[in-house]
Amino acid sequence: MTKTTTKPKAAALPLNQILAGDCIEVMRSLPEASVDLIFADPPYNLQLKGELHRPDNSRVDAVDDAWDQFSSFAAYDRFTRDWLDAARRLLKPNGAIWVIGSYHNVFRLGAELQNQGFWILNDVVWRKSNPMPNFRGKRLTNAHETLIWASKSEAAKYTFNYEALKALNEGVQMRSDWVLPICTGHEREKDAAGDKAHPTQKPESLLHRVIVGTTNPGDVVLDPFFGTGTTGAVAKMLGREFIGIEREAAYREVAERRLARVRKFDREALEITGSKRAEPRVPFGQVVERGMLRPGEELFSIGSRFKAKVRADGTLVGNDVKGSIHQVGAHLEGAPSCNGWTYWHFKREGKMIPIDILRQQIRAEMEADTARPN
Amino acid sequence: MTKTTTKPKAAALPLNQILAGDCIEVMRSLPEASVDLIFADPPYNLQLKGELHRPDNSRVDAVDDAWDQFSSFAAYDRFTRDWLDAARRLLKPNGAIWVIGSYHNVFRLGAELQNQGFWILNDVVWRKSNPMPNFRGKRLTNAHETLIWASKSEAAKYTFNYEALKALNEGVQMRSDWVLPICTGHEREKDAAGDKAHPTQKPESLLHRVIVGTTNPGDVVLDPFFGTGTTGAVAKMLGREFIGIEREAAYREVAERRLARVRKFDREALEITGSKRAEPRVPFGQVVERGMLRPGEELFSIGSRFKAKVRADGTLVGNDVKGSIHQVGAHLEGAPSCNGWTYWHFKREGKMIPIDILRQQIRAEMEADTARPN
DNA sequence: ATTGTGTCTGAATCTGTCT
DNA sequence: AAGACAGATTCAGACACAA
Repeated sequence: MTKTTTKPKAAALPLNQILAGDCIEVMRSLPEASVDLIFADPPYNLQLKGELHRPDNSRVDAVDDAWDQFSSFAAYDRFTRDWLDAARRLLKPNGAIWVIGSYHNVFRLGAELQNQGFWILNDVVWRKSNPMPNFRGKRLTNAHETLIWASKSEAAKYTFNYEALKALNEGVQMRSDWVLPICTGHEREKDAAGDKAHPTQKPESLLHRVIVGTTNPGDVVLDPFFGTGTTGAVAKMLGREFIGIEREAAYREVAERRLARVRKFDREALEITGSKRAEPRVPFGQVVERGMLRPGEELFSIGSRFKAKVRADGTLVGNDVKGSIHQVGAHLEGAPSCNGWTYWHFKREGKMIPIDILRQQIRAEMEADTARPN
Repeated sequence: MTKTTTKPKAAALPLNQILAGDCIEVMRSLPEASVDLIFADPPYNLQLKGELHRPDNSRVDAVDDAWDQFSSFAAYDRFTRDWLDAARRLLKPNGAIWVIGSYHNVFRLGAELQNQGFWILNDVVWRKSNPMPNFRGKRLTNAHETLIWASKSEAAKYTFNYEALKALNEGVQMRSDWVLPICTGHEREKDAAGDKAHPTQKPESLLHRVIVGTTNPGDVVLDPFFGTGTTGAVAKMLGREFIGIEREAAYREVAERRLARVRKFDREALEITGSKRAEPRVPFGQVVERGMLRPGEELFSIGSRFKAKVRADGTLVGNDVKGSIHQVGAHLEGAPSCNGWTYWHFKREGKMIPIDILRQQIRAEMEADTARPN
């Protein structure tokens, strides 16, 4: 039983660290299915092992030029395939990935995501409120970048904090276009000479929205192209664990300094608006058992178009239909489904009150019970 | 020298017609290097599973047409490769192409464009002001679609009417994100039963911006997925030649009827500005783009002493003067300046209405947009 | 005539849990 | 693995009609 295996030994998960080296090799050394979210801002097209560099200024003819383009795209596609494959291995079955790119590379990224079986959930447009103009007036101002959000598979139960994002958006659901300023001013990390430390540092507001919206506190967030560590900084603030991978020592140093400065927000600040789905399920039968409604009592639909009688087992009967509060409501309305809790009302002192009030009372009691240390 | 060739005989270019048949076959029968611009809205390959209901239990009328069904990514890629290849052959060396898609297909479109040697100039985001919400709260509201603008080759001298688009945008460079409403109301073509004639009809404002910005009057614009003929209708209004290809007889009939109604704008209205513009807040061009005023329509000064005509790029022409609503007003009055918004009026049912009314409408919409920090 | 209210609809990969 | 069933879930705009 102590037979050695050929499988490379998986290291323990190195949380809240910046790992040095090529991200593909490093990711292959980490334990599989251990990460909740990956955020990746890969290089656009250049700086890849020299293969992608164009001959400097040499005007090649059209045929050679097309061939050169093809070889460049092929090399970039190979690189994309390899790092995405290594990233995929690290994701938990219900994990998800965000990638960001511009028109130079994002179509190759998106196609390869689909080829590997990732399931695209949204493409998101980061609309820059202050983009660089097109100086020569030969094209449109390139005022946005594209993010792709994808789960590991079509069947994955990905994390999506719908209510939190809705709250961030003043009560209407968050759209796929996000207007955010680019990273400038004191948020922009500087090197020793006072110049920008990294050419493409992303704004923390962008990562904030990604991490609040698609992870839970305590989740592990990995960034294979860590740069100056925006992903790690925001993850730390928000009470998530991070893993960074970065090849360049200079960037790692900047990121280390930055992360040392970051403080986690208060626990209260990290609480977000939860979804109703997360609340404990209350069987309608409990309402009857507790005497909040008596068997034989009449319930009324919205608008009082229909009536039904409560039975002792927590089912309803009305118009020859018997079944759950949901089933009877759906049948009477001729609808595919119905939320009986909001559909049915009872009468007290001449007023119609939705039965959901009773469920809320029960839930409040349940909470009071569990809050008390026993 | 009269040897017969195996090459299929190239027909003459059939201008301002809707050609019936499969777009790949039809395109292969047309003479090569004969088209200035291609606008293509190919099937998106949506992969919808069951039915979807709104929270009020009404059913969403989804795109489930046979023409949108593909068995696999490989099949879709093959289709994309073939029609893009046929389209590429038709383009003049300095021609360009626009394609539009959603996250389901646009990454494959973009990658194949690059593979074939097209040179991407911009990706453009159409931000819908009124998208369908996400009814189940499981994802972000899918509030945009993506267009890709590419020239036939890196070396191509593509058409870009920088100043016209700048004028449409009230004097600042046109950006890569365009906020436009979806096609509804009277603009939406209906079938005999009064239902939408086509599930994915695009708004004319979108084509207006594409055609004004990247073609010249007299250019040939081809649409291989013609549908209800939005591309042809806008091309005709703007004094461009069009070629439509459509497989479905029902769509062709709708498009024929529609095109018969369309009138070309005046020649003056089609001239675009070649000079710099001024700055206020709501671009008058938006009034034109959105169809609130039509190019060629006459505006009247206070007291009706002067008249001027609206042009397609949101400038005016009157008494040999061309320029913004403010500039033309100032010139006619011999005044140092003029608020064109209150100076100019349009006629509706015999009444004179200041164009500022239209600005207020747009502002109301913009406020609805920006009131929410999304 | 104007304003307010209710209805309808739009390129959508739209549920979770227990048996 | 498939089926049963609870029950959660919507924004903007056009239009018809009422007050």
